[in-house]
Order: sequence, then C-alpha cells, then structure tokens
Amino acid sequence: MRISDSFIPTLRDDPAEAEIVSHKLMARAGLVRKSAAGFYTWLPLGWRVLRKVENIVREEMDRAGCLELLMPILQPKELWEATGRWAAYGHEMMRVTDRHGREFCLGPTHEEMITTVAKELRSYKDLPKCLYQIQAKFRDEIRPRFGVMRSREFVMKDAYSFHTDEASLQKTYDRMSEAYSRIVERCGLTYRSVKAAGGLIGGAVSEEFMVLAETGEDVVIYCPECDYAANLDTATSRWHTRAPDEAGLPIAKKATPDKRSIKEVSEFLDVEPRSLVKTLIFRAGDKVVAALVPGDKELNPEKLATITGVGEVELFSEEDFAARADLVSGFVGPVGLDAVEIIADHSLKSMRNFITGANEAGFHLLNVNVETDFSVDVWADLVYAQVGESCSQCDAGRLEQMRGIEVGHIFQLGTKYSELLDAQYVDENSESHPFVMGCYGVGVSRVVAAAIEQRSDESGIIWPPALAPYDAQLITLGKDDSVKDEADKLYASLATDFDILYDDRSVSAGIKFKDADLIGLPFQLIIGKRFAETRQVEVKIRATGERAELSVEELPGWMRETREGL
RNA sequence: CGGGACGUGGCGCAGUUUGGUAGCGCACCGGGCUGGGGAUCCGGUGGUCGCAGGUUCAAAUCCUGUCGUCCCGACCA
Repeated sequence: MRISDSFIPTLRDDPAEAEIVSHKLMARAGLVRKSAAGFYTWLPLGWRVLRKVENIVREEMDRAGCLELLMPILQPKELWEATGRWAAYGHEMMRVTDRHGREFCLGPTHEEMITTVAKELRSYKDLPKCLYQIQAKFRDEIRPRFGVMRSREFVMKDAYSFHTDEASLQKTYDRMSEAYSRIVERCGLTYRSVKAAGGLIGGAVSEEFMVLAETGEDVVIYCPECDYAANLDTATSRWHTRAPDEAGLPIAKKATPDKRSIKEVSEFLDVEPRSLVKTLIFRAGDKVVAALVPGDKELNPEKLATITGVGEVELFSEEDFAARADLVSGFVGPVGLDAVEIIADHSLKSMRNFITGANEAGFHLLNVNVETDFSVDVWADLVYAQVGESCSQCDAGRLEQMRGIEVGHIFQLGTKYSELLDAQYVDENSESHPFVMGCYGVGVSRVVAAAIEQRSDESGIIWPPALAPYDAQLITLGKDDSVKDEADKLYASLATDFDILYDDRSVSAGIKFKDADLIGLPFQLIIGKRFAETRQVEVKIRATGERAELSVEELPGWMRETREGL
C-alpha cells in the first residue's frame, strides 16, 4: 500500500483525553478515532490489526474443532427474561424498542441465543459441539475508559460448547485453555492464566488469560514457587494454618466509649489490629449475615456473595442498623448474636483470646474464643489474599502480585442455561437431559490495545510481527526520480511475499522516520541516493533499533528469518 | 451514581480572574528554497468560543439550565 493512496491520519500530539500509552498511540498512529465515549471507528490501519487478531483466533478455534457461525446482535427480551438476566444485567445492557413496542437488547453476550440455537442438537450422537462467532458486543459500562481497552462496543470472540456430561465438558475446556494459550502466544504477548470468578456469566470453574502490563485493571496474585496464579477476587492464601497454641482465657467486658473502628479500638486498647475480629453485617438477599474476619484482613464481598449464594451482598447501612435494635453499629460481635447466621473466615480457627464488639454501645469483649463463647454456622474463605502470605497450593512460596489485562476468560457453565431455556438432548435410553455447557471469550479488540500496552517506546508502537498491519515500511529519501524508480521496483518485487507500506510521499525525511517509528512496523526499508551506487537497502529493525545493509536479493530471506525472533 | 476537572478552527493550547466583539503552535492550501530524523521563508483557507436561556450599551468572559468529555470508586472481554 502506498501511503499516498492510503488513509493514515497520524497526529503529532497525544489527544488530551487519552490517559494510557495504548490509547494515545492508537489515536496518534491513526488506528482509531472516537465517536462517543466508549465507541470507536477502526480506521484502515487499525482495522488491519484487528483482522490479524481475528484470524489468529479463528485459526485456533478451528484447530480446536469449533464451528464458526454468526448470531444477531439484537436479541428479544423474552429470551433474557427466561434466564432472569433481563433484570440482572441492569443498566449495563443496552436496550432498544422496535416500532411495535417490542423490546430487544444489543447483545452483551450470547448464552441465551446460542442455547436456543443448540436445541437442534437433539441426540447424544450430535455431541459434543462447540460453536463460536466473532462479533461486536455491547455493554453499557459504568465508566468506559482507556480507549478500546474498556469500551461500550467491542469485538469479541465468543464460543459455547455443549456436552452430555462434565467429563466431556472438561475435555473441551482443557482444549480451549490450550487454544487460548496458543492465541496469546501467537500474538506475541507475555501472559499468565489465572483462576477466576464467574461473575454475571456464572459457572463454578473459570480461568482468565491475563496479559501482563502495569496499566492492567486486574490484580493477579501468584506464587513464585509453583504455578498458582489467581485473580485477586478469588485468590486464597494459607497464612491461617498455624495451630492455636494459646490457652483460652475467661471472657471479659471492657468499656470502649465511642471506639468503633478496628483502628480506634486497637489504639485505645494498645493492641495490634490482628488481635481483633471484625464483625461485618451484610444483607445477602433476604437474609442478614454476620461475617467474621481478623482485624488486619479485608473482607472480599465477592467471596461472601458466592458463599451465601447471592449475586451481590450489601454492607449494612446506618438506616439498616437503626431498624435492628439487636445490632449495635460499631459494637457488633458474635457473642450472643443468635438471630443472624455467623460466617467466619477459616483464619479464626487459629485465633485465641481475641477482641470483638459486645453488642452493647460503648463496650467490647476481651478474650473471646470460638466454641467456648459462640459458635460459627459456616466456616469459609472470606478475605483477600495479601502479598507475602503463604501460597495455598504449595505452602512454600510467598505470594506476590502484578497487574494484568484480561484478554480471555473461559468458564464451565454446567446446566444453568440449558435448564432455564429447556435445551435438552436424548441419551441412549431415550431419556432427556439438559446440555452441560461451557463458554469461552476473547476480547479481540482489547488484544490490540494490550499488545501496544506491552510493546512500545517513546517513539511509538512496536508491533509483534504477527499483529503488525504491514510487514515493513518502505521509505524513500530525496526527490531524485532515480530513487523513486528504484523504490518502485523494490516495492513491486517485495509485494508478492510481503505486505509493504510504501511511504512515497514527498515530505521531509524527518516526517517519514517519525511516522514510521510511530506506526511501528517490524522493519523500515530505507532507500536513498546511496542505493544507486551500493545497491544495498538499509534496514532498521523497529524493536531493537539495529540497522543492516542488505542486497535486494537477500532481503526477503533475511526478513523472514529475522521476524521470527521479534 | 458519588467525588474532581474540562468543553475556544482537524489536533494541542492561550484568552475567562478584572465583559469591549478571538489568538498561538501544529496540520491544511498556493509558491520559493531544502531533501538522512517532525527544516525554513512568503502568501492563504478555516472558528456564531458545546448548546439554550438570562444579565448588559456590549458576553468566549458574569448568572441559570442542559448536553458532552476525561480522571478517581463499584462492573467486565
């Protein structure tokens, strides 16, 4: 492609609205333009990159035995009401009404839709099947940001598998996990796969593929000694396995006037926060629960929601407390708290003689012990894992953390959707069963941003060769017609084997070099006056800045070889 | 939705405090010169200052409302 024939509007300055490097560079290099918050036009150069990612994803899906199809973006309300998600999705779902008053949503995902399509898989002989599509998805994010990283319309590859049983699902799930690893590797990205939470999609088993980057919105907790890695939301640690070694002391009431928070009480009594137990009152659906965690730990509401079997738990407000005389805000404790369910973090098993609220304004209890003073209804993992704690998997490593960009997420769904939507197959005995399902997503447009987030420098983008919109940028220098002729010839000869972006503009050398660095193709092929004498093409490798002089004949082979290492 | 900031040619910004009828750099167009890291000179095009009301002889500037955008929190590929 000749630049003079192309449409690559590069910008000299960062757009004021862009915050992170990928957003700035995507705008500056002429890859995308914003239309409204969270909506982007993919300009020709950006579109080429997006298609490269799409094709890698498509190849790996096909290799894994998946079948591509395309479903409508608009989906009828009734379908979503059947699974309860018309309400559950809330404001995140974009909705439209047709001229007859019938309501639709712009698909945020397609579990409902694909499940109705899969109803045509009637026999166990038709299973397993894995279907996928690559399509725009719509989620009315509370706060779209970082360009295409978190946008309201984005390109996603979503795959769904259908099985007779869990074993078959596990097989496909494992194969998809491998395919996902291949995808991110082929895109040239450094990543880590981590254990994750199901969220709105649901499902017990789930794994995220995180591209590692400082600006990532997710925190990954990992063990340097083994392969344990998990999203902060689900990460566990084993700091609590110590056996209690202290003898229990008799419980005692202590006046703590106006001291409510862990900080206030621990300072007032001159003890470490870890000597206290926090009693947090939550509303979980219809019931009220008390969650007990050590004073120095932070409760993870997602874990509590999972344990109580609700989508979301809500911390008691002052109004809630006002309505319950038995719960004293700031002085709640588990002793004598029989009216609500008590869920305690496992770590309390190893705590002795701790301090809690006395359920009486202005008082706390000292030397409280589990069993002797109160009983726990449910033991669970309730807290966020913290850096420095022991790995729950190998026990040897101390946990560390890093930031990541979630580009892929795979789930084992089970029969949630097939049951609600009445999607069944018949087995060998003519008995009907709901499909066992899995679903698998890749944020295709997000991969583009993630790649730039991981690979760029002061001058611009450094594309992994697999994602680069073109293989090389051919640059002519000087206004000599002879240079132009030579460059034309080289362009024509390379065109059969490579995608070349040919900067044939009659602008100054500086502009050409700056634009080439900004656009970030793996190679820059430079032809100036010298070429007529030396017959050597000057090549600059964008990633390393190294330069080489090569004859026209050896150039193709050299490029093929060199790009492998980039 | 809560907290903060901002809307002035395509992009980046100044001007707003103290009202007087819009300016700079880049980009763009024509021409000269230059041609290995965003060169330079001359001459141009382009803005009802987000929108709607209000105050005033006079509003980018003051007031009210509204829309949009960005940042920090809860959501997610």
